Amino acid sequence: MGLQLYDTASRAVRPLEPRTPGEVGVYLCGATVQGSPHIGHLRSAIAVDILRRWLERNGQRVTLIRNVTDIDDKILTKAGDAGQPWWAWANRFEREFTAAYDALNVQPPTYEPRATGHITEMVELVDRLVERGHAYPGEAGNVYFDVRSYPGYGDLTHQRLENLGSDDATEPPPDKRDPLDFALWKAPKDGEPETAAWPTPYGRGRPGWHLECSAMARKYLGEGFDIHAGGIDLRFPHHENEQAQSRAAGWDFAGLWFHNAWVTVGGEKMSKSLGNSLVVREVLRDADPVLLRYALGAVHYRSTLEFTPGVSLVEAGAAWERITGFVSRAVQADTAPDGGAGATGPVADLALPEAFVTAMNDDLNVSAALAVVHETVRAGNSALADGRPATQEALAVRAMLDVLGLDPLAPHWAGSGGSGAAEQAIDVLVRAVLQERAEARAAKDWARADRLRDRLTEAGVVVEDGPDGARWSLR
RNA sequence: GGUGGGUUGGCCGAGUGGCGAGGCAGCGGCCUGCAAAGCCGUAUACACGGGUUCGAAUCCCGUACCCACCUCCA
Repeated sequence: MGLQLYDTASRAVRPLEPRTPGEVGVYLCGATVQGSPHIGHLRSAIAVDILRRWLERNGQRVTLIRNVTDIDDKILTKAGDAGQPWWAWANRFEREFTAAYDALNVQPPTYEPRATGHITEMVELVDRLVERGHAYPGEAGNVYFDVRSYPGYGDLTHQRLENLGSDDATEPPPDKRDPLDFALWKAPKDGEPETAAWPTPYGRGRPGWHLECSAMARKYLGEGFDIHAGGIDLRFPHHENEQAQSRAAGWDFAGLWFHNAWVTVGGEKMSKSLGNSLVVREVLRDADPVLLRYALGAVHYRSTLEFTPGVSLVEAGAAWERITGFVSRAVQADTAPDGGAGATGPVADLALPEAFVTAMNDDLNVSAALAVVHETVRAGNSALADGRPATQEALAVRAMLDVLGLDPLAPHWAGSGGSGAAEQAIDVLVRAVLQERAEARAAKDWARADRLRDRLTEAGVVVEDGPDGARWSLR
């Protein structure tokens, strides 16, 4: 396929050439489940979801591994502060992440390994690094990666050792040979629970932050794989360290590094310390999940996405209404003929507009791809305005949106659109009012007609008059 | 200090040498009993200063400002 992606390591857009033709292995750094997911986490998930859908749409078999880091310093600290077992804390937020992914129609990964389920693999990797002279035990329980033993350290982020860690005021641990060395394995600190330590040849302890990704990527994707994805803030030190570990162990690692930019609020990166985090659960309290997906997915993944509460979702809503309004009108316009599924038919195998394909192949240029969607919507609306069917346009629009996880008629989103018993009941009642209004209009009793429409508007029902009578929809 | 990204019209946001992506908001028109939706048309732009070029938002040099990573971070 003709997909080109930007690669952080080579700082260039390169054609994706899977190691095994037709199969793409993707490793995505998932959540450290220390707290509730915010919309930045979801942006990353959506960017990779779109990548995955586009690969699959082009006939690639994708193995997507998205890890869960369920043991780390912060989990232990926060759980301790809350007086809860660390594993209960981690699991609670893992479930929140899963719920958020599901709500936004992020397809589940092929497998979702947890760090704590791969202690054996991690210890094996530590052994291997010690044997090869790239790691050394410190005080009982600590094992460090020897940065100076691996000449490729800094390759991913193009940093030189002498420039790293210059203004770090904190004292490095006394058992480190070099301040830049990082922990592969950590001895328990005072007060840490027994359950958070595992026996190893180096003493009891728990994994350092980077180790799990190297171990799990190798286990599930092999000694080399196609794409490693994650937020751009993970480049250093996390990804640099992962790569150093794996390569120093004698394995290959990621062929291409896919990093998404972050979400900003008020021009600054969302973070807990700034107090500007937008927690998914709260955003969805009064927003349709599809609009959040649209807002987070409509911007190129490498561009900073400025999210303005009260604006971003409203703008997404306007665009979404334009699109869904067209699709539903097109569906209504083609219900009569020859029994086929028409505009509601399956879209997974339909040919996509060339401009859309070109845009997606160009490093997933979603903004340009959406321009094609909107142009197609306009063409379809013009057809409908001329009394012609717009079935082809509607199918094309749905097929394109499907790639973005946004087909309005997909089962995931269609649920909110009118098949439930409640919607049926509302439909009957609204139609009754519309019937009265039609009679009033026929009698040119405009005051009465407008009164009926106003009542529906107050109830959140939008009325649109057309040549075949009035349609209604919920605002 | 080291490394990287950015500055496009009222707003969001593509575009990396030559017909002003797209959306939202605005204005004019069509349609409508009036609306809504839709359609047609339309204005406003490339941080600043130089340079290269027949031609630059796009390339080069410089300047300013913003953001991020180098400590946990999607």
